[in-house]
Order: sequence, then structure tokens, then C-alpha cells
Amino acid sequence: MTKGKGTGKTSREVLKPVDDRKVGKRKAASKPEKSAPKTTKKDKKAKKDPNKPKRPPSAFFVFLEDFRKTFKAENPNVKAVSAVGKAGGEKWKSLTKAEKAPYEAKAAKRKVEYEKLMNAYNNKPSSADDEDEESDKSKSEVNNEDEASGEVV
DNA sequence: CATGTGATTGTTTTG
DNA sequence: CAAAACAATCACATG
Repeated sequence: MTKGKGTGKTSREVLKPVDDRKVGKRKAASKPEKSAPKTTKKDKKAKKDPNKPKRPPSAFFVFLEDFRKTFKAENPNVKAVSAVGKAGGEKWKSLTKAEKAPYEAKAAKRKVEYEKLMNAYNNKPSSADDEDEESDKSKSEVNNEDEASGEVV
């Protein structure tokens, strides 16, 4: 497993079993050793759909983006992503709904944009034949007001 | 040189 | 409806 720097560690089992995660790790609740999905099976070779938008980040990820900076700022020694993940997760649960509000709001907006991308993706699956594109057709598109930064608390 | 892996939770996706 | 998978990030190890 490539043990990251000594890393493998995997000590999280004894070190600190996070309360109780529904799924052991995050997949294979019933051990689907069908094709041996040992670990992360992110196949980026999904070039099949180059325009296919990726899933919008959840509020947690949005919070993490900001948290990562803070965490690293106070813990420049920590270089493991897992460290930030754990710390972020703990802090995340510590946040109240009001604090998550701005993050959720942003995540919600992210989702809306994602829907838009999907719409475009659906319109243009991958027919590179002729990209007509609706230049004037979609004229009554609502304007989006980006006010992500000014959410009240 | 390139890619995979580890870890967090939330949303998206699929059957 | 429910379960599963994947979303970003960083440093390092392996082939």
C-alpha cells in the first residue's frame, strides 16, 4: 500500500476508532470482493465523458477548503491529508448549524451550478459533429446573483 | 516520471 | 428507499 512515509500507520484502528462509521471504510458493506476493489478505485480514465461535470463538493468540503488553510497555518508540520481530514471532521461536527450555514449555502449554490452543467452536458453529450450551441435561444436565463461572501450569521 | 493511497463527511448517483 | 461511490487535498512510495 505504498505506505506513505511511514505511514501507513493504519493505526487509526487502535489509535482512535472514530465513534462509529456506518460503513467500515466507505464501501463494501458486504464485502464486494468481486473484482477486488481493495482501495480507492478512482478510475480517471472515464474519458468517455470529458464534459461530464464532477459532483459538487459538499458543505464539508467547502469548509475543508478553508479549514485546510487554517489547519496548515497552525500545523505546518502536518503534511498528511488525513490529518486535516480528521481534524476537519472533528471540528466540523463542532460547528453549529449557524456556522455551517454559510458553507451549506455555498454548497447549495454549487449544486445549482452543477445542475446547469448537467443541463449543458445533456444538451451536448459528445457530438463533436456540429456544435451549434444556442447562441440566442436561451436568452431568458435568470441572472445569478453571487453573493456567497456576504451571508449573515 | 507518473500514479496511487490515505482520511474526513456530504452530496450525487444508481438499482 | 437504500446502499454505494465518489468529491478535494498533499506528500510520499512504488513500478
